[in-house]
Amino acid sequence: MKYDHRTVEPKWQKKWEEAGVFHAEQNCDKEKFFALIEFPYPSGQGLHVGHPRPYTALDTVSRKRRLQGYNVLYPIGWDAFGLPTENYAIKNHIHPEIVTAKNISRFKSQIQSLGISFDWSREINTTDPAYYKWTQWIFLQLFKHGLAYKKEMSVNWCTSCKCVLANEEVVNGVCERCGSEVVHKVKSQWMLKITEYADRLIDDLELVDYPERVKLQQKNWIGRSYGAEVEFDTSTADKLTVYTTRPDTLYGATYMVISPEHPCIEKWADKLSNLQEIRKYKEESAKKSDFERTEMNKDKTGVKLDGVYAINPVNGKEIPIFISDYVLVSYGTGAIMAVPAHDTRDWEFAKKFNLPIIEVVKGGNVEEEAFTDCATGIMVNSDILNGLSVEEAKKKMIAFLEEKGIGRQKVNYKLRDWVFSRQRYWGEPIPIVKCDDCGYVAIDESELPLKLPMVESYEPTDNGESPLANMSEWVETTCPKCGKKAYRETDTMPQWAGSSWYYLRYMDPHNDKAVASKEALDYWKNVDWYNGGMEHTTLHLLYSRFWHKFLYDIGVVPTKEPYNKRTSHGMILGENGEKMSKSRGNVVNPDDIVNEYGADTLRLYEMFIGDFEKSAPWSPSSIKGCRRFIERFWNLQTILIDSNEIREELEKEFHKTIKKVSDDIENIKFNTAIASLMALINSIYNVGSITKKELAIFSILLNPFAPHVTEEIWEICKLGEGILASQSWPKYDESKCVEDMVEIVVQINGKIRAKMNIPADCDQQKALELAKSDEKIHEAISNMNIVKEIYVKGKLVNIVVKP
RNA sequence: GCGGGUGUGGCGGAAUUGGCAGACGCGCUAGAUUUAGGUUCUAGUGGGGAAGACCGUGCAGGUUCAAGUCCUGUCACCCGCACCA
Repeated sequence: MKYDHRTVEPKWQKKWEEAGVFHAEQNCDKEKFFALIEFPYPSGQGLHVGHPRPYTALDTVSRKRRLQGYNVLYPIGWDAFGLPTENYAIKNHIHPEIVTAKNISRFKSQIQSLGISFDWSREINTTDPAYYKWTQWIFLQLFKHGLAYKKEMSVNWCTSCKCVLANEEVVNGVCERCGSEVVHKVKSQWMLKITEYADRLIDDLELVDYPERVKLQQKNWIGRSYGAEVEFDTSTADKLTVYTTRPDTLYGATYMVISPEHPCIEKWADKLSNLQEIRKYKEESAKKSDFERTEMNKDKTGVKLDGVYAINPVNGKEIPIFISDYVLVSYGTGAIMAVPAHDTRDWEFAKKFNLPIIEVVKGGNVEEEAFTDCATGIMVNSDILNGLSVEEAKKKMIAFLEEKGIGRQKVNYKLRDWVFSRQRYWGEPIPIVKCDDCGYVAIDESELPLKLPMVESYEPTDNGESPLANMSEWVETTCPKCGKKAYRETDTMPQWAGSSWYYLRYMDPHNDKAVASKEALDYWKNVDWYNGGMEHTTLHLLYSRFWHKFLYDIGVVPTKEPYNKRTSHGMILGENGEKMSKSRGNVVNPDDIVNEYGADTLRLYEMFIGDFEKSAPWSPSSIKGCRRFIERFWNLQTILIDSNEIREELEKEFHKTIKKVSDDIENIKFNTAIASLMALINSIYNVGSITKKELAIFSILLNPFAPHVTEEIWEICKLGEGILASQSWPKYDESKCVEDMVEIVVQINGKIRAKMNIPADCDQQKALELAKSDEKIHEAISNMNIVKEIYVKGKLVNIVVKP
């Protein structure tokens, strides 16, 4: 009676689908549970065994929650716009729409073979005009509220993709996707004002249950800092404004540095005696990529501006001004006051250019290195600040500057606005037209979706325009405002657009009047549990929090945050411990595993492989253990006895296992939940038989991990009315989870000398008495002085003795 | 450089608040069944040792009756950020 997964698994997948058992109810009195996985990008390669790990994890949670009576929404869809599809389309001269459809159908059949309880009736696809109508609609709302704007700016340009990249998409100076060189290019780009939400994106992290490392990474990425802006008079008519987090050190500012791109340089051109040298430096730093700049960050370079100087506002001293590429034009004001005694970078620069170093915070040796500690230092050489702590001095200096009208408190962020346009075909068209008279004008909402036109060629153009630019009959239109001839925006949206709100669409996926109905939004509210990769922390996760907050502000959604709880899975690595990839040749295809061992085995193994949040290498031999376990479960039917009770010898272990599995699933400890089920089955085989009642409970507990085999056992052993998926999760009795008798250890001076069985609630006196009656213990303590006696209930007795 | 994380058998990994280190699984050894292999079952399996006390959680100290867990120092690896003033 061998278990044949090849017939059992498809049988149940069909039954579930036909009965619609995993369809979320739309209006319902039950408590809701919305579980979400990051919807996949349907690539041409198909799935590898890494994909099912998060799907299975939340499937396990979802199946358990359904058995516990929740109305569960566990949906899936396709994040299908994007470059790989477009590149494939270009190479093979197939329309990306066709490529996408083909990839989706492959992904879908692969995922369906795993028996994940997705609600397929809510499947969405970001490239479907009925879907991207609402992506465009949200963009229009952003535009109407002044949060989408066009700006001429220096952008990251991928030389191979011929496309603009967001800062987040540039990794080590190269394109995150293709690895090619990224250079700066000045282009007019659509931008989204995510910076307007910087404070709330930090502060509202208080409201959500995310791993600490995710919160921290987002906070660091947004990079909020508190400081002051200070105006410095110069020998010219202009003032130089700097941003500093250390206004307390103003007396130690011995020079200033402005970035090579700072506008003052050209403005002061006629005053600069070494203009040639300065311009040469400017050119050189412009040529450097970001990567080169940071590569050389050890060695400071710069040029003094001869002919101009600045004046330190607190002591009236004349100080020199330099340009150097260690000052970034894009942060703060593009200019700094340099305090070499208390800033490492300024210190290095001052040493190299022989500039004075004035100690204003006592506590270090500023001749040896910059003293940057804010917590312990005391102010010196600072006139009005002398004797104060750094924190006191900061406050006093800001008050002083504000009083004099030459400075003010200021908060700064590392976060930049989001570069939103791409010069590509396979993305949502931006629903804006440009009119010579009216400027950028939103198209009327009734014209949404603005569909992508069919084009002959999707090749990006060398001049940096989108392929859509060549489609004159599509581009040429009339201005919605004045009716004159106007031109459509030819850039498209980035891949992050469709995924910034997709979870909302699942609540009401077929609605053509709104993102989702008000009733659906009020019922489902937001995602209860969202699992996804750490790599999306500062991209997708941050972007979608931003959109959600905007939608909240304009009254579309009723919650401040999109995701209540976030967890992150570790990667499944190749057998060799390296990341799975085609080029490394270590990819394992789930189809092969499903075919050989079955979906239940694959699911079980992926959950058993180790700590869910850590990566783990794939092991072809370990997976056999999971198949063995499935078979041991299957063979329980051969020792089944017709009784409807839990027998005493197994009762405690059953209750403990129910508790363990229930808790572990909620705490993403799937591996130990499975281990406890394995331990229980070992006990059952030791007893030699199993009752119907026991098998029913075991089947339900195992069902979230191995749904097919448990349904089959439920049916053939006639364990209850209806299918297993419609049963109830078992409850445990806390009082039955504790043993009456426990084995405790007896230690002498912390070393184990004996073990004994005593009642669990035994008191100290009795326990010590029992311990001392042990022959070995008695011997060990005779002729010794007892110094101390320790008894830990249920654990141990320790007797400390001295000769 | 800064921030976060991880180091436990041959391997993947367990270990509530400090309280029997190594659960569970893989692998391995022996035996049984099968009289080819595989499957299945039973027993064993951190190290050393005949046995014992003994030694063992990256390394070195410390606190404690008791440390994988707490403290100090140190090394290695992984991830993120990277001149953010």
